[in-house]
Amino acid sequence: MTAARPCSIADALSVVGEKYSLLVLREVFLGVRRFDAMVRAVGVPRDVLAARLRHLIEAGVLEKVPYSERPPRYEYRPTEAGLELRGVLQLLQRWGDRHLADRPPVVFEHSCGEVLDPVVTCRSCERPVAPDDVRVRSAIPEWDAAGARP
Amino acid sequence: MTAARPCSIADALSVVGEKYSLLVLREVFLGVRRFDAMVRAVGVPRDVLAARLRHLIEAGVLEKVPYSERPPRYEYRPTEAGLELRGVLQLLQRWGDRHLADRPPVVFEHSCGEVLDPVVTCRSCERPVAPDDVRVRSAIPEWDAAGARP
DNA sequence: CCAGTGGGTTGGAAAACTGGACTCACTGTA
DNA sequence: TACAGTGAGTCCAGTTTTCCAACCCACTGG
Repeated sequence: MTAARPCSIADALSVVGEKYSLLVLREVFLGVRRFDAMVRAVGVPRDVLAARLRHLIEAGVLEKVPYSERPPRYEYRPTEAGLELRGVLQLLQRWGDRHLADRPPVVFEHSCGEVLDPVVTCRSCERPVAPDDVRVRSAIPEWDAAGARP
Repeated sequence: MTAARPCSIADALSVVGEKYSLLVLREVFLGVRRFDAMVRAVGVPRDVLAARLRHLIEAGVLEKVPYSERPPRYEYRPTEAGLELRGVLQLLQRWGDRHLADRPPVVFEHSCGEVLDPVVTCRSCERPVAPDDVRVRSAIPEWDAAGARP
């Protein structure tokens, strides 16, 4: 990779962008927190899962909590930072449901009692953010849209 | 992959979960829509970019639009479906800014005039969706949280 | 004692990624 | 006319990752 645009999206993806990482997180949010159960639910090779869990723990997204001393057994729980990724999964799911699925989606219910239909809104004005409702304010000058490199 | 949980998140990731795909989308949203500019901004190998663009077009996320006849030149634009992925990137960026970045983030401005701080809300009640504000309503029975497989 | 479970590690083949060189079709400059 | 440059790729050899099955260890329950 030769000097790409510096960007927190890229940084975030270096944590959760590897294959299976977000699916592991999905399982954690669904309550599946043990190694073997994850292997089955995600369909991930065991060695890859072990690597992903290590990486996610190291990045502070999950934590490994013992639930049995003898034999030593652990479960994987989301940290505060991990929980904040839930919105990403909710949006991905909505997108998949709308544009790809040909199958009854898994439906989530919000605490308000209705089926959850997640929308991104602006914290300030509390209105939905439409796709073209945003402008770049403080970009790094050399990395403007022209794609020119310093 | 041996029979994983059926899920639109996984489906969505099979479209945008490959390495670089979301970064290509980031560029498209920033207005970088041509091959060479993407190579520079994303830092992706040229053949990989070519493959990703093909895949994203095929999946209906981008479209290839000619902007010059002679010589033939194309640019890549988001479709309606593609635009709907913008929220995912906004949340990933927010997450990266909060948890990883040690660098001044690229700031976006919402059309309301304030700096964009994206929050996921429930379309019905219009209130923010907290990490544990949701319950599964209609899961596929065999794929409950226990992770047992049929 | 024996099968089963949870949580891994190991090894080799297959697939994906990497960086660079190369092509082709033009354009703009001298 | 020649020549450098650009845009959009393709091709290739070498390196990493992934994949998958098999194996290991510690323990439990019958």
